[in-house]
Amino acid sequence: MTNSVDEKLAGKRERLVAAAARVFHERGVEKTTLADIARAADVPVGNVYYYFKTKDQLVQAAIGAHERVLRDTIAGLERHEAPADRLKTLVRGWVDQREVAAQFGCPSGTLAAELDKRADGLDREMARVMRGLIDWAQAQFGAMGRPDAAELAVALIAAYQGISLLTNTFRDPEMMAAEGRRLERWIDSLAA
Amino acid sequence: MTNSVDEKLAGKRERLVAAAARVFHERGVEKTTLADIARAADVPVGNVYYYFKTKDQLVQAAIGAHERVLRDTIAGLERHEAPADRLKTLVRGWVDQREVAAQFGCPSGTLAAELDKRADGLDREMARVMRGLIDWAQAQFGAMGRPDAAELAVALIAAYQGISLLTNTFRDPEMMAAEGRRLERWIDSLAA
DNA sequence: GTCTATATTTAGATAGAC
DNA sequence: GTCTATCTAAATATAGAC
Repeated sequence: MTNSVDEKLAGKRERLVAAAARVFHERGVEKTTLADIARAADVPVGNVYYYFKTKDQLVQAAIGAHERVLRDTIAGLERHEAPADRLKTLVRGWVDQREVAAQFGCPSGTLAAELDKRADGLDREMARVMRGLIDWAQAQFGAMGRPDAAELAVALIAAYQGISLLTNTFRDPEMMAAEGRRLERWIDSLAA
Repeated sequence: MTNSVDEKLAGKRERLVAAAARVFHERGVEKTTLADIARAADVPVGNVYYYFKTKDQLVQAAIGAHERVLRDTIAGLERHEAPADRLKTLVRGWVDQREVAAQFGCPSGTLAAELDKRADGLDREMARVMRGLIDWAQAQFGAMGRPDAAELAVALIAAYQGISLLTNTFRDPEMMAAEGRRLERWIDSLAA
C-alpha cells in the first residue's frame, strides 16, 4: 500500500514506471503530464514514447507497481504466525505512512478513485488489486474463527481508506494514528 | 451528502451551479470541461463566463452547494430527539444513496480528494464543510455520554468515506448496505 | 535506442456583435 | 444579458535526425 520503488537505479523503463507511480500519487493522474513523469525519471520527454505508447499504458504500469508493493507487504506480514498479529502489523504499517497519507492520501485509494472517472477499463484492474488485500484480510479474520470474516475485512480496509481521505483532507497525520490505535483495539476485541 | 438540486428551474446562475456540482461528481473536476457544464445546464458555452469568470469559481460554487445540502441533511436529522437515532438515520441516508455511491462515490469525498491535488486553496473550503459534519456527529456521541466522542465521530465519517470508495471501486451497492447494518449495530452498542 | 522539433488536439478564456 | 467566433496555452503524440 506504499510507494517506495527505486527510481535512480535500473533501466529507463523501470525508472519511468516508478516515477509514474509516485507522481500520479502526488499530483493525481489527470494533472500529471508526461513531461512531469519524464522529468521525475530523468528521461527526455520524447523518449517516453519509446517505452510507452500512451499515457494509459503508463497508468497500467503504475497499477502493476502497486500490485507488487501490495504483494511484498502481504509477504512480510506472513512472517507473523497469529492472524491478529498480522492484521495489527498491517495497521501499524498504515500508521507509519501517516505523513504521506496526510500529504497525498492512500496511494491505492486515490488511484482507484481517479481511475473510476476515466473511460478506459483500468479501474477494473485497480479493483482487482484492492480485492487482493481484502481477500487476504478476510482469510486472517477467518483464521481467527470469525464467521463474519468477509464483512470484517471490508470494514477494515474501508476504515483505512476513509481515514486516509480524512487525514489527507485535514492534513493531520494524528488522525491516522488515533484511528490506528482504535483499529488495533478492535482487532483485539474480535480475537477474544 | 447528496446532490439533488433542481436544475431545470430557477435562473441560469442557479442552473449552472447545480449542473457543476452534479457533473463534477459524475465525471470528476479535472475531466469536466466548461462545455460539459454548459450543456448540462442548457446554457451556451460562452455565456458561462458572464456568471463565472473562471473554472475555479464554478468549483467554489459547487462546494457551496454541497455545504447547503449538508446543512439541510443535518437539519432533517435533528427532528429526531435521541442522538443515537439521529446517527442511525444518517447512516440509513447513506445506504439509501448506495446506487449513486456505486456509480460515482460520495459526492463530498470524491470532491475533497480531487481538490487536494489542485494548487488553488479550495481544498481548505471543502475541509471546512466536512469538518461541519464531523463536529455534528461528535456532538451526538457526546450527548450519548461518550467521552471519546471526537474519535468516534471521525471513525464514523471515515467508515462512510471508506465504504463509499470501496462501493464505487467494486461497483457494488450491497457493500454499502452491509456496512450500514454494521454501523447501526455499532452505534447501538455504544449507547448501551 | 535516444532525442529534438513539431504536429495535432483540446480546453480555458476573451472580444465584440447583437 | 446573451451568444458566436476566436485567441492562447498546454498536453498528447509523432516524425525523423542522430
